[in-house]
Formats: sequence, C-alpha cells, structure tokens
Amino acid sequence: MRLSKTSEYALRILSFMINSDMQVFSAKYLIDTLNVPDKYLRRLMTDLSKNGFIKSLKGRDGGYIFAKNANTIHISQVIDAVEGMDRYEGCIMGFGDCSDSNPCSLHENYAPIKEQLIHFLSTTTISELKSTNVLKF
Amino acid sequence: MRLSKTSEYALRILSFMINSDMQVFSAKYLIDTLNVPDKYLRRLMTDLSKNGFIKSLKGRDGGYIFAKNANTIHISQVIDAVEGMDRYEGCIMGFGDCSDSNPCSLHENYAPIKEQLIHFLSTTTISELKSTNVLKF
DNA sequence: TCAAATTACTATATGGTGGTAGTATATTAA
DNA sequence: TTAATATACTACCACCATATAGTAATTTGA
Ligand code: FES
Ligand code: FES
Repeated sequence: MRLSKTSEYALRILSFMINSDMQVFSAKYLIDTLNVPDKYLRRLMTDLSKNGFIKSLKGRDGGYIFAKNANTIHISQVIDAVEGMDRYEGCIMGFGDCSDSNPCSLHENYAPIKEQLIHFLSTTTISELKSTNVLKF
Repeated sequence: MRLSKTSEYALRILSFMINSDMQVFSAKYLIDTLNVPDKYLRRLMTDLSKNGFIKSLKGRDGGYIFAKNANTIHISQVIDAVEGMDRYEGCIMGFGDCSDSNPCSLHENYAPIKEQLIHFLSTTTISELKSTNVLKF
C-alpha cells in the first residue's frame, strides 16, 4: 500500500513541521530540507492552506504556519484533501460497494484489514507524529 | 487501498474462472461476462499466460485454461506479475526502506497493518477465492 | 481444402499524476 | 520609497496506466 506522492509529500511536510521547534517555515527552507520539487511543494502548500491545515504569511520573513492545533488534523483529512480517501475505502477489487452483504471474493479476508487501516488513518493526528525515534523526513 | 485496475481485472478473471464449472474460457466470453475492455483483456490474458498462470488454446474452440493448479497461485504472485508488489511492501510515506530500525513517523502504527496485508496477499491462493457467497465478478 | 473461430502482435490514443517555467502579487527591512 | 524576499497563479510538459484499432497467425470442424 502506498499513498499518492502528493499525500506522501503533504504528510512528510506536516510531520516535519510538528517535529521542529520552529514556528514559521518558508517554502525555500522546506524545499531544501525535504527534497520536494520547488514548484510542486509551493502548489501543495497553497492547497493545504485552502484546506485550513496551515496558513501562509506573505512577504519578507513570510512562510507557512499551522492554522490550527495539529492534534485536530487527522491523517485521513490530509489524504482526503489532496487525493481523496475513496481509493482506500472501496472494494479492493474495484467493485464500488464494499459490504458484508455484497462481498467480492477477497472481502472476507480483506475487510478486517481495511477496517484497521481506515481506523488508523482516521484517528491518528499530525501531533501524534511527533517522535524522537523518527530519523527521516 | 486499491490495486491497480490491471490487477483488479486479473484477479476478477481468475476468481471467476475458479468459481465456474467450465474448463476453457474464450476471451469473448470473459469480455462479455466480466465487462472488461476487449483488447485490454486480451493483452492481459497473454500476459498471464507468459507468467504461467494460464495457458491459451489457439484456433477454433480455443480459449484459456489454468496452466497449473489454482491452489499454487498466490494473489501476491498475480499482483507482482501485472503491476509489481513493491508498491505494497515499501514505506507508506515513500521512503524506500521500511524497517523498525529506520522508521518514518507513521511506521510504528502502520507496520503491523502492512504485515497483515502482505501476509494475506502472499498466503491466499486463487482456489481459496471459490465461494458460494460471492455475488459479483 | 478452407472458412470460421480464435489468440497474438504492433501501433496509437487518452487521462491523470507528477513536475517545470514564468509571471504577478504581497509584505517589510532598510 | 524601494529593493529584497516571500507566496499565488496560470500555463505547459512528461510519463505511465488504461484503453482502442487494425492486422497477422493458428487451429479445427465441416
Ligand atoms: S467487496 Fe471487495 S473488499 Fe469488500
Ligand atoms: S518506514 Fe515508513 S512505513 Fe515503515
């Protein structure tokens, strides 16, 4: 299972921000530190701003800052904002509806795993990504 | 979590074949029954043949047939043949190496779920997809 | 034999994600 | 006031998965 690259970038950025002591992060700084393509990161940050996760401070000494407490931002919300969560909620074989009463041949075994995945993504918040063990961003 | 459309098709086809009493399946029959695009299915079948899951019988009354016992075909092998399993084995945040000693910030919570997913895909065989409960192909 | 039924091959079109380029706009330290 | 430092916007390009089209090759029943 892999997220879209855009989701990966978004989570890496927010994860990096919550693990840092700094308050304001310029695009340039994030680009250099996280090795995310310049213009791609800028567009993504605008997108995250519009979705209310962060807000931008324009002009000299400007940058990005959390728009709300990171413990109110769930991973699933971030994924939903940049690529949509549908991809993870539907049937693994591509049939739209996934339910016990209308199962595909993989449903019985896969459904419990999916439940855990969805639960994990929708209950974990960005602030829970703060850790001293994490070595990479 | 969703497989690539090609993997979906492949699994739906093999799942359909194991759940049917027939032995030989023409491309035309599969196309009409499973609503998979004509030429796309044909190319996929050739691909599955080359990977040894099925074999083709050419000419009049030809079609496709399992090339080996379906209980020796694991789901992960099918996925690996048509889209590759790397996508599911790596770090959820896109860092190549995923291990407890070099974790990303999601690793601690995600790794156990990934283990289950990989285990499920690599131990389940096509013949286990035979079921009277399944309503859709 | 040969026509019908079938798979195999090659080339091309399309759509979406990821990535790039250039310009416009806003803010502020000096 | 103004130059420097930021973000915002618009258009475009590249690649890959998905899908389509046309033709060639193979087998077999009649
Ligand atoms: S119906 Fe396919 S995974 Fe639930
Ligand atoms: S290192 Fe990211 S999921 Fe394991």
